[in-house]
Amino acid sequence: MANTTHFSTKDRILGAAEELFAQHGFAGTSLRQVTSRADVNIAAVNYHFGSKENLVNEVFRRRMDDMTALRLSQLKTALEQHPGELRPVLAAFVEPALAMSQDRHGGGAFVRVVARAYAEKNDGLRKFLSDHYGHVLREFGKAIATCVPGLSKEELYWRLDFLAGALTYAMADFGLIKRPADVTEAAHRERAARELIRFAEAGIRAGN
Amino acid sequence: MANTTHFSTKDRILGAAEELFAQHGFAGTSLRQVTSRADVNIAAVNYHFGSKENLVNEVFRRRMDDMTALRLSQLKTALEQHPGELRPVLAAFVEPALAMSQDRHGGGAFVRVVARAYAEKNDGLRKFLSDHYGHVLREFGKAIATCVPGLSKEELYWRLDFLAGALTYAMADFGLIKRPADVTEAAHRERAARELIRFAEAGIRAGN
DNA sequence: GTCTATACATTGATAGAC
DNA sequence: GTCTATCAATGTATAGAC
Repeated sequence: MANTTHFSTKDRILGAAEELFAQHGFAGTSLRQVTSRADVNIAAVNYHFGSKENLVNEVFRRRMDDMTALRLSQLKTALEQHPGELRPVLAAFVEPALAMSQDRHGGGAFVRVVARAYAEKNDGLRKFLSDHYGHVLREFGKAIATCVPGLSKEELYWRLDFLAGALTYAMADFGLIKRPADVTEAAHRERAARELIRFAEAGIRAGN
Repeated sequence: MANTTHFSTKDRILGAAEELFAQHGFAGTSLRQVTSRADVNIAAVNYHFGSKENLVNEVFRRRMDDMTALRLSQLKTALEQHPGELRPVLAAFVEPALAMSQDRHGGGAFVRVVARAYAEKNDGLRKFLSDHYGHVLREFGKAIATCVPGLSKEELYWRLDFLAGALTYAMADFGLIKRPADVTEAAHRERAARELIRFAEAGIRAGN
């Protein structure tokens, strides 16, 4: 079954929007580009989503819920099976972002869309994200705090922020590291996750 | 001398563009917004800069050259006065970004513009940055390598990437850390720099 | 050399036929 | 639920007055 057919108009719009948002940003993507790629009429987007801003939010919700669920369940497992260990907690934060980016119909674009979301901090999107997914960060904050008792609450949040920034950049390929031609995209991202977890573990534990 | 007068049309456009780009991104900022804020005619931007894309590049060049010079000179000092020490090298990378964000006519917006630049990776801007400022990263890479001999070239570049990502986020206030009302913007950024340097030092030294 | 007026394309969104 | 036609607003770029 090819992936170009048997998708509803709504899903085709979401998919096309996701890819274009990842590539050109939100403001930089026109609804006409979206509907053209999705092979639907220009009016369909307003019929199904009401407005461009709402389409942006829906593009998020569709995958963000999955990623959040993945993170929280992996965190739960980590806390149960490796209590007091920092690395599994960090892995629970980083690896789901990696998983999202693997193959399954277009999730790869999504991690880049997330990075956009951070950058386009103006409109209601950031509030939308903070309102709906802020609790995830707090969960991880608590988990990390128990693994690294000496850390003040302030320091903890700074470091979580650094981790989130580094993760976003690495996953979005915003950085300077260019994937060598002989390394697959999947292997490259896997490497990124591994390196980042080590880097962040040391950073979060940093004393002095 | 107020800062609204005695500036050329060209400089007023650059200043207005910088602030608006920081706030709304490149695609999200219209030339009409720019010229309106700069209090010049809509056509002036095309007269002075030729196109919007070129205006974007010029907004960069104006401050990026300063920041690059600052970084390289501070790096030189660090290598001379504290040879073999990692932290002064990292400070030379991080602190100039902080310095740019202090007061002096609107540089604060610039660090946010830099973050935008990373995110808007599509057009010629990334190539422009890589072509003109890529050597800075290589300089720092070399300096770090001498401080942390065990590091492979690949690991080094991954970690530099993480540092750049975290720096960009922290300086652009993209993260979750919200500045408390009783802390000045300057103090907040200073704290960010200090925390990041410690975090990155540990991360870059990470073994295992 | 500098700016004003304006042309022209494209945007997001809506109305109404089918 | 989907389309065509079209709107007002806003985008970029140019021609020509000063």
